[in-house]
Amino acid sequence: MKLVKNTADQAGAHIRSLPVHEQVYQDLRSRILFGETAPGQAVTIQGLAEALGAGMTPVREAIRRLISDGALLFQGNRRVIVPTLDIAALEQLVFIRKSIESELARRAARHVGQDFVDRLSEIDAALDAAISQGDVPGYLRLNYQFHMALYAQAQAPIMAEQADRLWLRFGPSLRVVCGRFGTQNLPDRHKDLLSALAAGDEEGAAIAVTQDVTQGMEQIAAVLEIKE
Amino acid sequence: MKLVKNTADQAGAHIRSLPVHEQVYQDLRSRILFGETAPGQAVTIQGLAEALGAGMTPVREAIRRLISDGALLFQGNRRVIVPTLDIAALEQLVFIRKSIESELARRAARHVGQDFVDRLSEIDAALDAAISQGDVPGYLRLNYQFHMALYAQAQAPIMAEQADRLWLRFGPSLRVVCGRFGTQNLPDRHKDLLSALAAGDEEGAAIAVTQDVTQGMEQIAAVLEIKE
DNA sequence: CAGTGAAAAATTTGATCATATTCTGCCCGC
DNA sequence: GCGGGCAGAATATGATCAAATTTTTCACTG
Repeated sequence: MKLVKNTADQAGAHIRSLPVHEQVYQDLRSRILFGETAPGQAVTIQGLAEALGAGMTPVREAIRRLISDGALLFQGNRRVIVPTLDIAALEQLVFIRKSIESELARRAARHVGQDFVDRLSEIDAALDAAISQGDVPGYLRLNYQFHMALYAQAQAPIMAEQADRLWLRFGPSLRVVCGRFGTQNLPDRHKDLLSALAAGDEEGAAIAVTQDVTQGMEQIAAVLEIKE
Repeated sequence: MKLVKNTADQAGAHIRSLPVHEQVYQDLRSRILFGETAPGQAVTIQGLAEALGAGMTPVREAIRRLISDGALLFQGNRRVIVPTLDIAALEQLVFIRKSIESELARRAARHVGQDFVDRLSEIDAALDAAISQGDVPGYLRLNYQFHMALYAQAQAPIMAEQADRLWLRFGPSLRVVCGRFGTQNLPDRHKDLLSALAAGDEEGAAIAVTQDVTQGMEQIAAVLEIKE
């Protein structure tokens, strides 16, 4: 007898069962985003299909999407790896992030409400807790969540998607940063940002985000310098 | 019947036999880029596989990449269409293009040589010829080629790729613009750009590109206003 | 005799397809 | 208008073929 496809099998929740290729994509995506993959690591279709218990076609699709996102790199021959960041790449990422994310902050400040500031503060509090507990995965996820929540508020989906995609490029290097510095020395400009938002200060928000981006990228740059 | 399999191209060997999924991707990409697809048009896997004489898997992969590029839109159900631009989307594209492409121009100006200015002038001359002959496809291709050549010169592959991707989003609207205005009223700032580049004037190049972008996008905006 | 290097076999992995299954939207009878 | 098929399209699998890498073999030189 055939098993019914395990759709929405989680405890009665009516969660729309996502297509396999989408699940694989999300899975890989978050692994890359939160530093669970090492730069330079090879990615094989059949290996992933085996590991995830999926067929080759959905895995292949997920990989193609990630390549298009810049999260994976298709080498001339037909090998796929997690790309290694170099200084030149990082410098470009810094420029683009500053341009887009500062504008997103500006626009978010234009649409803030008290409920939004509260929600963001909540995430930031959880983030601080994760830092003080040395919870690296928690820190990474919450930091990402903080920024994405901000960008969603900007009412500019194309710009937000663009910014989102950039995070995939430095994700794999974050593990290295945290391995090097730990969580204690991870300063951010979230407090500045929150007060600017609460005051509806567009430029203040833009400056806070720019500084936050600069700080984060400088830490990655520091690690890159060491390795070369 | 259909000859898809180029098993071993004996005689030639010049032609690099690209994978089918890559061919399909390039094909679809240029159709979208040069306005050969109408906004809102549906894209079906089986339809394309039939039309191109390819299997479903490569077509599927190409479509996923294009979706990730923002060139196609995956609607919640499993329909894929060519997205329709609205004013809000266009406004975001303008901002991002201005930020990134002006910086690319700045960096290109930093690396110019006489040979590069000559090559760009050549493309621009061909472009003018296409305009005066009313050759719309030629105009679109040469204009794209002009900008991509400039961005390649900037030695900033990530930023260039980012800019490249954005073109896919307004490509489908270009046909409408040309249908509306013809080729005669397609002014550009390429001459300004060329003199700035020849003089090594970074800011001049940045300004020229910014104005070029503004002009092009305003024409699209004008068409969008009419349709709404 | 040991070590080097290249050629060939073996293995791993990617690319493609044909086919089976599942889902969506639509149409028809009630 | 509404619910149950029905057609068609998307999703997913495994088989098969091709390409690239790795390993093995083996002849040749120092």
